[in-house]
Amino acid sequence: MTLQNTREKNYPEWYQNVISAADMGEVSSSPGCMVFRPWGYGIWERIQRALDNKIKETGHENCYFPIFIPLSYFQKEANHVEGFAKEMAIVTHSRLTMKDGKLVPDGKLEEPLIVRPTSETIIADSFSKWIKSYRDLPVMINQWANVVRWEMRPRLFLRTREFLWQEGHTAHATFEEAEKEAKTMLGVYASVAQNVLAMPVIKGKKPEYDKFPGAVDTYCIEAMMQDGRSLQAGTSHFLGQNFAKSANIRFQSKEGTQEYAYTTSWGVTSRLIGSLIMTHADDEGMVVPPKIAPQQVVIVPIIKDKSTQNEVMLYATKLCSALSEKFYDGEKIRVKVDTRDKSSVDKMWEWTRKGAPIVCEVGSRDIENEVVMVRTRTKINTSEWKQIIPLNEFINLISSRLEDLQNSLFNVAKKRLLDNQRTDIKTAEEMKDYFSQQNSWVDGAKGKVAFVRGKWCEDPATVEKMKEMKISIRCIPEDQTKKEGNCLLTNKKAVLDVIYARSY
RNA sequence: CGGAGUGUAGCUCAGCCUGGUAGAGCACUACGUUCGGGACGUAGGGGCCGUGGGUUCAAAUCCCGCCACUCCGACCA
Repeated sequence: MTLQNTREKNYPEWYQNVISAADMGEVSSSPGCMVFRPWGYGIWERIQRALDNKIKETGHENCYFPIFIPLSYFQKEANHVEGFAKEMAIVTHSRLTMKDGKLVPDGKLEEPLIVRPTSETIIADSFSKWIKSYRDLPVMINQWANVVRWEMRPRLFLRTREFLWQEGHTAHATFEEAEKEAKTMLGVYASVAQNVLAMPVIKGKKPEYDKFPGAVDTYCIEAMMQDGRSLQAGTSHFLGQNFAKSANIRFQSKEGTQEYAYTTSWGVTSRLIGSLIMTHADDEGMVVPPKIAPQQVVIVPIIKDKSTQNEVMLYATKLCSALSEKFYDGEKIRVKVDTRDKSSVDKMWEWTRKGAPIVCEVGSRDIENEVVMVRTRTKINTSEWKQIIPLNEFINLISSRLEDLQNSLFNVAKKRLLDNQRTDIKTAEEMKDYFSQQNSWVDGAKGKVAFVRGKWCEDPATVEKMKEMKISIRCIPEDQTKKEGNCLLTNKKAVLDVIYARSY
């Protein structure tokens, strides 16, 4: 049986159904916020670990800055103020007092504090103290933190008032070095997305009008969701000297002159969990790629009658410890026996909805034959879904089985991206026609509305046209053809290739 | 912050028009039979009907205020 809503029937509700059916998260009673339940947070922890390793391998160190940023800091960088002037949480008082039987804010602060929406300003302030000489450069740090943006219309994992992220901040002596850093980190994001999350992405740059406030260049990775919409999965900014000038990050060069540093910042958020759902989940529930599954293998004992219970539990435990000695992706396999006092059928479907990659069932039948019944999450609707496999063979091949799963998830998503990326649309008229269609799910029949790769003339007036069509330029992809064609919005001659799509 | 809608059990909702002691399904608890593609029987627990006021002998139900949430816009990792 499938979820209440399928992707075809009602895509947005299907998304909610997956989250609750998989016990990943829920809407909190605190307005606009969400609860990460253990299965959802466990996935986040796995993403964190994979990314954190890469961040350290590329020469960065973790540290931590305050959650409160004085209001005046935001006014230092003019463009930054412009872009971030609106939705924020602002602390204006320092205590509560009792008044007419009610608690009311009291102790008004002289200067309001902003709950960080991002930390460029406060980190730049520290950088200005740390950096005096060219010998102090580069500074390369990262922090794992929560941030707050006062969103009006929350969606679980995709847009909530508080979310989790990592933000890297670096300062360099030269333009070239800083620009290279921004690109390197975009590469790290692309690699984690593709190799760990099994989510293919398009690497590129944001158009001028959509850059991070205060940035010289904003790079991004964009992924295609199963409804054909695009989701920004990571972003990396080359900030030039903008923040260095506003925060006075200066150093003395080898030649003895005073120079402003060049800075970068880059981040990915817990939104990645939303993108995972919309990349891999199906009508039965969540599908978690093995590399980030909190449990990669779950063993469900089948107890038909109490007299065999001990025997079956022993067999299950033995299988569990044999599997947990095996390695996948450089770590011991995460496996457990589900010993809860519930019916085994319920357990099996619960783990299916959660998207555990492999669920094994063991009962007295299997003990006699030295076998195990293996169910592979991604093959749920095929005859290969359940297989009876000799115990030793299963144990010995568990790593390659997980690897196959990881790869097949990537391949399916990659095919979706390629199948639904149109390159044959050549005129503004065709473009308008194409995006006037609606669809909820792009798998299956071709010709559904998703991505269009085509020309853009860079005229600022095109922004309005895109708004009318409810699309945007997702990115200017790295691989440019450099051939001339017609802008898909104005029909004017243009060289730049861009990705047009609806977005989250 | 604009436009629309909804508030009744943990969840999904019925009851409201036409006022008269609070309902269903799922979930939960106990016992039994079950358990390998989403079990069944029996018994049970659980609600200040969003909130404040008004009308009335009597309000989930009628009237007024407020609050919250959801959806559509603006904003957005």
